[in-house]
Amino acid sequence: MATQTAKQPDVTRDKIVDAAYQEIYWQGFQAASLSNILANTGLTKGALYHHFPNKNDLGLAVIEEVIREGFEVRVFAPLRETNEPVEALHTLIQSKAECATSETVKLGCPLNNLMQEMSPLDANFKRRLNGILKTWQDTVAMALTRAQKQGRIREGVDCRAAALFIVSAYEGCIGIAKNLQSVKEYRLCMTQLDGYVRSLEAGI
Amino acid sequence: MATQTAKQPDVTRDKIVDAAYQEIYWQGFQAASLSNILANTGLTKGALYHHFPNKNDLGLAVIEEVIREGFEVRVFAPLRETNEPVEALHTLIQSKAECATSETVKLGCPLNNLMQEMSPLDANFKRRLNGILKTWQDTVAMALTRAQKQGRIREGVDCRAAALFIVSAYEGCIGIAKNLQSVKEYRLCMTQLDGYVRSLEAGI
DNA sequence: ACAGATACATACCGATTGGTATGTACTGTG
DNA sequence: CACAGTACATACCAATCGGTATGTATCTGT
Repeated sequence: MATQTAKQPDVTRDKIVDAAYQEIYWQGFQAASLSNILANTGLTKGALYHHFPNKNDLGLAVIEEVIREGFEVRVFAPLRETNEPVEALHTLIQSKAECATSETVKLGCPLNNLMQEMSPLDANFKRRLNGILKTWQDTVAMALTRAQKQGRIREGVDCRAAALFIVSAYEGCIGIAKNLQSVKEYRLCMTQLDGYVRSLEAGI
Repeated sequence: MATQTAKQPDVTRDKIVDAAYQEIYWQGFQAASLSNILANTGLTKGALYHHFPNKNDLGLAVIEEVIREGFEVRVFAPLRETNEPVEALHTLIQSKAECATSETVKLGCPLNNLMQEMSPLDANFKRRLNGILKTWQDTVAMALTRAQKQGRIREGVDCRAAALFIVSAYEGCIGIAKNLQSVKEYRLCMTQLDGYVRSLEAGI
């Protein structure tokens, strides 16, 4: 029987990872306090250092199990599985703009936050974050290429370069909106990005 | 006469601000160590806390006296003073791409770095950084508006929205390049931004 | 030349950090 | 049911942080 005090190590581990994600999202990785994370879980350092050798590895686990997983479900899969890639791209941009809350705009993109903070400082962080970014860029590039073969994207468009710019501009939009802390400006900026994608399309 | 040990308080202050800028540029504000800053100047805490009441005010001085000043000279002034705003915009984007070094790409944009880190955490930082960002956006918007009156930018273009997107995309480009740590990808991305600006122009 | 203010240097402080050593309760297995 | 390994809790550590109190040159106005 599973009592309140029954030990469920994987559940405990997930609780730590989730709490760490929140703390890192709000404070950044370096400023993230292990004490705060543990306080929010009701656990102690014994639990933390049983599941993770150090703070860095906890951060890497957050990247793989929360951030990468989130992108996989909400961004990569929709773009890969559709057979109307142009519409999927527009839908993704527009839904991101519409679903934006004050918290989204205040805290920005968890991936971009960690990249900006940690990529120059730690090679392991850089490698993992780079992997997600590359996957993102590749996914958008392949969506554009498929659309190009359908005749929906103009012949002259360099799909990889366009994908790089779309990802960059997206992160730029949310980054600027994070400073302005304005949902309105964020949506205005994303509308411009949507317009850029439309400018790549053929025969309008 | 000015001996080696002559006291030049404004020189000392500038040395502290410059060293603080470097430390903050490399480590971020929160991770920036006052001990490191002082070690790089040869001064001690007595000097620091004589010129600044606390670490926050030192950071604000860096923003005003180094970052804002840098933007003023290298970005705002050229855009304001020219009477060929479209060319000035292209020149600015292209020169940024060409002049990029491995350090530029590794550490990114000092303004964006501080915005991403500090805007959600501290209202004073947010206000100052916001001021620079607004000035930037306004300057680009006015350049576009002037070009529009010259007939160089299409009638339908919303110059303020386009300016917001240009600034956002620029920060996005350098932010992504910072993660990729690749001058090549940075230039490719900036070329796309240059193409976006060209897409706003009339009668091609 | 003297006095007060300015410009620093030195030494120290409490708080917080990531990390460790040790102790204990629970759990799956033979 | 006993035993061993797992899953934590508790208590503690050195290092570093931003900040302060105090002491001492140097400069400046008179």
